[in-house]
Amino acid sequence: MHIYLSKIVNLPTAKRLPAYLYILQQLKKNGQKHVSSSHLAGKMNIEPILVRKDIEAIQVSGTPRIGYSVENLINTIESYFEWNQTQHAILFGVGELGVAILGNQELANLGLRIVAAFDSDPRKVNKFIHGVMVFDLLYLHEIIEDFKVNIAILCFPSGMVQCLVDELVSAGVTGVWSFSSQNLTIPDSVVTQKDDLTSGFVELCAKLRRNELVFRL
Amino acid sequence: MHIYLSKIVNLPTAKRLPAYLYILQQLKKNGQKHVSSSHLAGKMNIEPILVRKDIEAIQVSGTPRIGYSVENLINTIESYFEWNQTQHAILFGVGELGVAILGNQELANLGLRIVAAFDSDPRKVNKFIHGVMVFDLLYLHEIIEDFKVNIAILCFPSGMVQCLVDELVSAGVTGVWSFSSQNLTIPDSVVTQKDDLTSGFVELCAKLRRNELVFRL
DNA sequence: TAGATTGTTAATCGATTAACAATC
DNA sequence: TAGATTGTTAATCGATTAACAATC
Repeated sequence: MHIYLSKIVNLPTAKRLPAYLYILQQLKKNGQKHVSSSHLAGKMNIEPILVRKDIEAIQVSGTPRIGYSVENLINTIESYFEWNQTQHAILFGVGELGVAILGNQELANLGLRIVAAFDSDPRKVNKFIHGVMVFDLLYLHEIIEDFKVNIAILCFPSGMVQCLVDELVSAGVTGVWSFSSQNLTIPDSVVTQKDDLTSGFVELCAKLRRNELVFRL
Repeated sequence: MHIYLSKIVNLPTAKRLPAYLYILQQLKKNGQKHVSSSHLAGKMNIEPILVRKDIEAIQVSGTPRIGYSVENLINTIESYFEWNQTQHAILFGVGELGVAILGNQELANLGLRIVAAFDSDPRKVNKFIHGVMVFDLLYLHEIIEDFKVNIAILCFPSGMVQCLVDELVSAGVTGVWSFSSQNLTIPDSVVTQKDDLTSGFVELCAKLRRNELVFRL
C-alpha cells in the first residue's frame, strides 16, 4: 500500500497516535464505521480540537456531521509507524531485563522481531531464550546484514555502551533503544530512545515533588 | 536539613536536574568547588542560559565571574528529590520484568527501597527474590501501613490494574510507577509514571519515522 | 432547514532562547 | 579597570486551545 505522508508529524502528536489506534481498533470490533473527534477526545481525556489537529497532521480528512472513517484512520496510523511491516531488531545483554524484553508479547504484536541476542558471557552464548538465539559479538556485522536489522536494543547496565553504539551506527543501524542509564552520543541520522529505569524513577520523583508543592498551596 | 523550596519547578527542568547532579558529583570528586553554567551546558549539549534558568528555578544563586557552588547545587538537587531520605515502595507482579526491577542496583542507589513484593501466583508467594519477600495480596494494607509505603510499582502486563490502583490510592499510596500498557485513572493528588515497554517502542518508531522524513527532504 | 461536526485562522500558554545590564 | 559570568527582562518558538466559518 502506498500512503504518502509528506508532512512531518511533531513528536507529541506522534506519541498520541498509538492511543488513538487502540481506541479505533476497539471501535472497529464493535462495527463502528465512523468516529468523531469528541468521542476520541473523551476516551483520552484531551480536547476535541487537539484530536482534530492530530488527525489533520496525518492528513486524514473527515466529514462534517459524520466524523472520520475508523478504517481510514487505522490504516493511516499503522502505515505511519510502518507497523504493517515487521521491524528487525537485535538485543544486547541477556540479563533479567533483556530476558523480559525478549519474552514480551506486546512488543511482538507491534511487529518487533528480535532476530538475535548478544551477550559477552560465554555461558549464555549459543542458547535459545524465548526462542531467540544468543550469539557472541563476533557475529554482529554478519547478523545485521543478513537480517537487515535496523533497531538495536541495549539491555546491559553500563560499561562499553558508547563503543558498541559507534559500532552499530557504522553497521547501519538506524534506531537505538537503550535501557542503559549512560548518555549516548550519536549522529543526527540515527535515532535513540532512552528508557532506563532510573530516568523513569527520577521523573516519578519529580512529579511527586511537584504535586506535594502544588497541594501544599 | 531544612531547605525550603517554595517555587514549583516545571517538569522539563525537574527532569534535567538528575543529569546536572551526575556531572556535579563528578566535579566534586575532582575537587572542583565551583562550576559555570556554560560548563554544565557543554556537558549536556544544551544552552548555558537554560542551565541558568534551571538553577534559578531551584533557587540557587551564583557569583558572577566564579559560577555556582558545586556543593550547594548538589545538596539542593538531592533535597529537591528527597534523595537524602529513602523511599519505601512495594512491587506487584514478580514476572521477568518485576524481577529485573527488584534486582536493579541503580534504583537502590537513588534511595528506592522495595520493602515487599506481591504476586497472585501461589508458587511465588513466601519466597525471597533479590532479598525481597513475595506476599499474597491479603497483606497489602498491613504492609503499606507498617512500612509507610508511598510508591507502588506495577509490573504485570494487564488485567486488573485499575482495581488494584483504586485499592492502592485508598490505602494512601501517593505515586504509582506502572509498567503496564493499560491506561490508569487516578485522582490528581496521586502521581503516575507510565514506563511500559510498548510506549517506549512507539516513541522510537515515531522518531524513526520523523527522521526518515526529515532526511528525505 | 437546522444542527452537529469538521476545518481554518487567530489567541494563548509554557518553555526556550536572546539581549544586555548588573556584579564580582 | 577589564572581563567573565550571573541574573533580569524581553523575544521567540512550538504546541495547545479558542473562536467561528464551512459543510454535510
